[in-house]
Amino acid sequence: MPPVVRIAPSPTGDPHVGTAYIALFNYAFARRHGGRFILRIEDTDQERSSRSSEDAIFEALRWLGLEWDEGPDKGGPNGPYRQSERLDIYREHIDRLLATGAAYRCFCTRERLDELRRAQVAAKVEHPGYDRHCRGLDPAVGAARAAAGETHVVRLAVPTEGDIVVHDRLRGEVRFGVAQVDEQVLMKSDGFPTYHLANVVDDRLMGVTHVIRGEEWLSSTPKHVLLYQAFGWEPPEFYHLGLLRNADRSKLSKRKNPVSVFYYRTLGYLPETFLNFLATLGFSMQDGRERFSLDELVANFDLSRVSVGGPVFDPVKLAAWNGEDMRAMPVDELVARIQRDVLSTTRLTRMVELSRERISRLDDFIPFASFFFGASIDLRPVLGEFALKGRTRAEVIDVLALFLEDIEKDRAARSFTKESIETFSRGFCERTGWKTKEIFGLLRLAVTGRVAAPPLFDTLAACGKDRVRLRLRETIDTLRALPE
RNA sequence: GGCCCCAUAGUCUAGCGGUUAGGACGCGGGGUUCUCAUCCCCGAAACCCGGGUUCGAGCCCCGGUGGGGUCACCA
Repeated sequence: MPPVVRIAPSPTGDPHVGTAYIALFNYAFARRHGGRFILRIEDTDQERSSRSSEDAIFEALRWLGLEWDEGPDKGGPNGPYRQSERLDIYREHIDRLLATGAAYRCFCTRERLDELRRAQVAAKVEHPGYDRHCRGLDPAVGAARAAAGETHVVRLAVPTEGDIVVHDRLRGEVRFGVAQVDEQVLMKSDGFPTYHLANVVDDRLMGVTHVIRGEEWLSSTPKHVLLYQAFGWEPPEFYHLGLLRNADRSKLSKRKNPVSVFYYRTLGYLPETFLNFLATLGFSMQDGRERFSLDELVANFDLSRVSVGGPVFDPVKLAAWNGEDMRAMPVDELVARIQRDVLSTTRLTRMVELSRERISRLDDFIPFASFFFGASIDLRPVLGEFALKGRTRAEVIDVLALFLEDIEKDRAARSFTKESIETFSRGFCERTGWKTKEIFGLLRLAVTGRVAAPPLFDTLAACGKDRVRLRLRETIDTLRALPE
């Protein structure tokens, strides 16, 4: 029977390199064995999910050439592929669990749970978690209270003794004592399922045979195993891959590395090289060759040759390979790629509009517009400009760091249009009490490396979110590294 | 901190009881070149520690150490 695999990202923020990494292995496995690769959107967090970041996931995966067989945008026999559109299905399954006692209603208030957690943390209990307060509740009473409209959640009833064994095909038997498995919420008070429930139900209903995902999920897999048991289902095969790491070996994070797939596209990495690089982080070819195409990967893919240690994502090696591949390309094709990705008419038009008033010869355009391109810029000529009257260097560093952090959280600013950046930036100045002149000046310096440039917000938008973010981060690092 | 996972050069990896421990990025040196880059050649650089098992352990077992993940009405 051909395998069925899936990638199940949640549409929050930018499309993550880690998602691409996991998608790649799922894709390769499905293609290698003539199976199906499903894209399912896990948007059960109403707070954080957005349609724009869902679109970004599609775009990122397609840029890499990891096309799926079934998904929200193209349908398929197992739809809908958006969890927010499958609420009835989860409701039905929750009822089944409720009926058999595998789950129970919980009416505890947020306050009680907060208090409970606080007490547990203070007492340093071994296994903090829900105290099963509502577990003893008569199901009939629970049902009546729910019917009367009382807010509640539904929790998983975990056995009180024994071990839960997870069979991981990459790691062997992994055993969890029942005491470490929390009585997780399966259905939230807003009627949405949590990841655990939705994930198990969907994988089953969609016929998923192999769950290939990140190691971060390993410790919640016993809950999933319990759910499969409760439904009387055979669990799929589990493969937990090591997580991509920063240079300091912590989990890859945007504080320390560009993690948006779009960053790599913006800066002109070749998608095929990027994919090749990701593949070698967790997989090695039988014959030892490490430069290969997606098709070659598919032809040789073997899950048993996937490594489980969390690899450090080394941008230097990626860049070296990218250069190699650019040199190996026929020059016509290189030119075509540059015209398409770097100097498209759309982008060129925008940059020319922003530059024309400031240049007097056609040929001036290229040197003038240099800050629209590339990654780092040379800050040395303007380093002195970062010294603001009445502000210490530490204050300048902190305010830039705060700006970077806050703009990330701002929902509207995520679109990174001229307007949204301006609105955010003005609000930022009001909140922090910094003058717009100060903040706008710092941003201009950090991103363009100049004291004079086209209108700031147009410029930031034209440079793009990922480039701006990178330059702000590098400015902060540069200022920090400066001698007293 | 509890639980779980992981452990070959700085980094990514090969190895699957007997190898001069292989490759790649990076680094050093040399050659080609007006410069730089490319390209080619050469080199330095690793089996975390301690116990076992075995005629023999990077490979198997146990312990330690180190790193990571996870402990939400987020995924």
